[in-house]
Amino acid sequence: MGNNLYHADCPAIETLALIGGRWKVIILHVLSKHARRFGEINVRIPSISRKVLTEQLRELEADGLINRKQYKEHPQKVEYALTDFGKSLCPLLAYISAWKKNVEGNSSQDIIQLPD
Amino acid sequence: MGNNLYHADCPAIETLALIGGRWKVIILHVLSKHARRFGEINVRIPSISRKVLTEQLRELEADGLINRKQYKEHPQKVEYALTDFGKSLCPLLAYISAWKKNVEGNSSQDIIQLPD
DNA sequence: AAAAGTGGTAACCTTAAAGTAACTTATGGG
DNA sequence: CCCATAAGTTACTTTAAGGTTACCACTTTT
Repeated sequence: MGNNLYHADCPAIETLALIGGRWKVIILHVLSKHARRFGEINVRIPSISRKVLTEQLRELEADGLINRKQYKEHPQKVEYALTDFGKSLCPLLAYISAWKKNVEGNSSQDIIQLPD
Repeated sequence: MGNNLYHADCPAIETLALIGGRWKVIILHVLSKHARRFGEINVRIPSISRKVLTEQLRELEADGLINRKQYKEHPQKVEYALTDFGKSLCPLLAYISAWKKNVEGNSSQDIIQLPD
């Protein structure tokens, strides 16, 4: 189980390891607009459980895509925001979306236009 | 379990469903150079079992990314090739790779250059 | 003092993907 | 007629991701 040599140096696969999680793209999408509190994220993605949301956030944090700020306040307040590294993913996600939309619109195999 | 409303219309996630499989990016990468026989693919990706390779190829075929041509020959010969639809993914994969490489090279958050 | 809001954690369960190993089918060559 | 080769398939097990439910810690409001 340790000999995925092919995996080790394939940048595309390393990238997918960062964003391939079941909910990560959605979470990144939510955070791309504003920094958000835990509960705000959860409201926007109701079908994710708090446990899994926590896990995904921890992984995104460990991978340096988001950071977590804890405020000492009345009821607890924790805010998640994209790091610069995380922001650098946004055009990539846009590109991935754009490909799918292109494919749906045209019959196939057309040239993909990058969104701006 | 059926109410992933958020999933349903997120193009990025739909795209990841096509290429997010454990081995799909690697397989597409192998096929991007030549059409390849089953055994040739397996030699290039030794750590994938024949069972899983078959499954992944069937899924890629069902999604219209590759096609399978069976030749009536001496020992069996089956060849897999990218469809035009599959080829339209190549720039996307290149972009994904390029992002990772950019990130490794520079300290972070730089503008990503599309490969040509 | 009790309740309520926020952001969790712990213990446990389910399921889907992946892996292993042995068997199968079709074909041509010797 | 038997064997080798290519391309699988079948049956079974393992693993990892995700899900459910219940509980905890801290603070403020009533």
